[in-house]
Amino acid sequence: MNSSKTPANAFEDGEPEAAATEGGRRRATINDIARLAGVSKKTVSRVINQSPFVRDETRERIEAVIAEWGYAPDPQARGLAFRRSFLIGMIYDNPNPQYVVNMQLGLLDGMRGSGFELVVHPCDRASPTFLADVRTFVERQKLYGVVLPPSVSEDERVAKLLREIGCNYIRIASVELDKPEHMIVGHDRMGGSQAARHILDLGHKRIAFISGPPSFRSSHERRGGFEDALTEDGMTLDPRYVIQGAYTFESGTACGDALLAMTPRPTAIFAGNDEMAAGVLQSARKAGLMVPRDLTIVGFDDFQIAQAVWPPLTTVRTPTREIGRMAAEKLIGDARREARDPAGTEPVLVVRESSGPVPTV
Amino acid sequence: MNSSKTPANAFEDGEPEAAATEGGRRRATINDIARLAGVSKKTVSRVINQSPFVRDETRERIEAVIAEWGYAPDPQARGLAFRRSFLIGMIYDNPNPQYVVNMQLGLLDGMRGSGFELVVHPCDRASPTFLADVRTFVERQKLYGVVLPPSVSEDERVAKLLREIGCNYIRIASVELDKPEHMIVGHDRMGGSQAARHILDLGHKRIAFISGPPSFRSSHERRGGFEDALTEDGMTLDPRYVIQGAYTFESGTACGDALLAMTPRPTAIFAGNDEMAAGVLQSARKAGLMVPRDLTIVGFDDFQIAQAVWPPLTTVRTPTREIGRMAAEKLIGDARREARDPAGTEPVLVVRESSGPVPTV
DNA sequence: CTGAAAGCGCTTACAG
DNA sequence: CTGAAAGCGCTTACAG
Repeated sequence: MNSSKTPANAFEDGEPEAAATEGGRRRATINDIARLAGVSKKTVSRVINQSPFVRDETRERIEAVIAEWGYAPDPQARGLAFRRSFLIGMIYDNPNPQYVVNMQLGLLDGMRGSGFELVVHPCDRASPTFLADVRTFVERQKLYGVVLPPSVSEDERVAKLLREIGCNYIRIASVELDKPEHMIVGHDRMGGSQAARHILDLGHKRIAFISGPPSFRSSHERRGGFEDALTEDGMTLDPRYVIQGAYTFESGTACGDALLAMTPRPTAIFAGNDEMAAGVLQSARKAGLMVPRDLTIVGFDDFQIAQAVWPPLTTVRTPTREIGRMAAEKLIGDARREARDPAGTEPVLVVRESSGPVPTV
Repeated sequence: MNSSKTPANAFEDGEPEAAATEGGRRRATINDIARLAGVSKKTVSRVINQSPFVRDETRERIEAVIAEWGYAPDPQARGLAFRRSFLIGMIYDNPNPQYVVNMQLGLLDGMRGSGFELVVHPCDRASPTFLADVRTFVERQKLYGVVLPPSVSEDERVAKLLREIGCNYIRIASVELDKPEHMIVGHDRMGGSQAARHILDLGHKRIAFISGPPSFRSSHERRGGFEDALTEDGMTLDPRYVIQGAYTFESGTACGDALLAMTPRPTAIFAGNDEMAAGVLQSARKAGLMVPRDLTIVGFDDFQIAQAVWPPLTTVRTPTREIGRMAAEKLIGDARREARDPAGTEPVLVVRESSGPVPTV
């Protein structure tokens, strides 16, 4: 029902309509620039759109007038003519506020100075109107493109829909789900290996893994990377020590309780994200265990919670903001910037106080 | 430099231009509806804008056609004619991700079904181009209105600018800074009193207060409310026990260290927000104090961190999302909805495990 | 109560 | 290399 409504009456009970001219002279339009430069508006348009078919001298003259007047084309008018707006949508269902904010900041980084703006669109993939809502959002706003973080990025129905309605999109995921031009691939697998390497170097043998929900690809990748490193050392993950969480604090506590009740209990636990690792910390406390003396805990993400708990968590930092920046740059096709920071998206292990040598007992 | 750039070349290296028609028939326009209903487009426009000057029969006929075709007016075209877009801007500098996300969700709640969309705009008030950036953002996008959470809401320069360029705005703050139609006022003062009441009921006498930064009005209001309650009991806040933090975890630790080094040391500490309260928890641990046995700690906000630390924090929950919803509704003038939930914005004390009776020592 | 004309600020064909 | 005409999908005067 919400998709058919429109902002009615929005302008009926009018404020004083001084808006347009108040605070100085009217903003210049393409017509003003054309007149001032002594050319047609079409030629100004060519300059705006960087057409090569303008004589250098003409271009310079126009650019001078544009600069002098601080002219900037109206994105609304331009969009109407282009049949496409200058808005980028972020469609997401990730429940972690820090992830969401970091991603938004990254997208904004990549859009800075481009004239595009970011429209946010949280959603619920389980809603019966989910796909229709996405379609309405994209079509109504004539979005220039959308960025899809996990787990929306992993929904093939969304990608298919976007292709059908001809909307540009970038999927952020831990595996190559689509053609390269539609993907930014994170290094969850590598991060998992880094966590395992750290735990192995500490000498641990009884190592447990708490996975995220199976519906997130990152759950599998983080585990995969973790197992890769074990394999390198000729070890394998004991299935009894593998347990499924849900990327939430509460699930971390529950999984921690289960793991710590086992005999022999693991000496190290790698949780698929910091929230769950913080939950395990609670379990350890309840079980009367000292961390890291009796138990090593390693998280993933390095969100704020990792530093707020006690002891602060050893974890793997993921460059969410950087990934967002790359996604935006890829979407708006700023090749110049895409070139820089080629390797800025690799995770890095952050060693704090929740990990230590294997208990000598 | 970023304010003069425009999305150039955006459409030059063209994707196959099938977008507009693919996936079914072309979207209906006002002309289609007019033709189908046998009226002029102006009359359709009247229906869209809920003008009273349409005969009922005509209106019904048009509405039927609109419904049949799932027609929705193009916000871009409408905006161009209106000289104003259907975009709401959120301009903010609050560093707390949970606050930002909750506020965004609240604004979206209030906008749902209205046809408006939310454009996010984090900013830095200390930047030399801050005001120019805000102006460019608002004017370029012809924003319908903006919502300003603290501390941007407390910047008179911003309000003045917005007034000058004729942009609607809502300021969210803990005191009435502006005309009522521009304000949503939170109840930080009441929340402060609730925290104090709880601490007093527990029997504490040596009570400390860690304030937020003085540049935030909420710092003063939370303290004011706190003192109000003390006064009710014939007590006053000992100036030695008042210390200034910065709303950050680190500042909480620093202030906690200072407070716990005093003799006699306070038996209860009220921190201006949860981050700082979590920091105090760290100090207490370092000082070898048990919470709440040796020390009561109360926070403010009830963000996730309050539950992730040990022991979980007693705190005052602020209805950020609700406040956001009200701000959006006020901005787009949805009186029907403004009416509901009149008292939904009051803070509520959440008692957890970080507060207890005064030590019997 | 209803409509024909002009316009919002741009761009797309189409000419030259 | 440059421009006059028409159009994007709406609304605002202005008539009737």
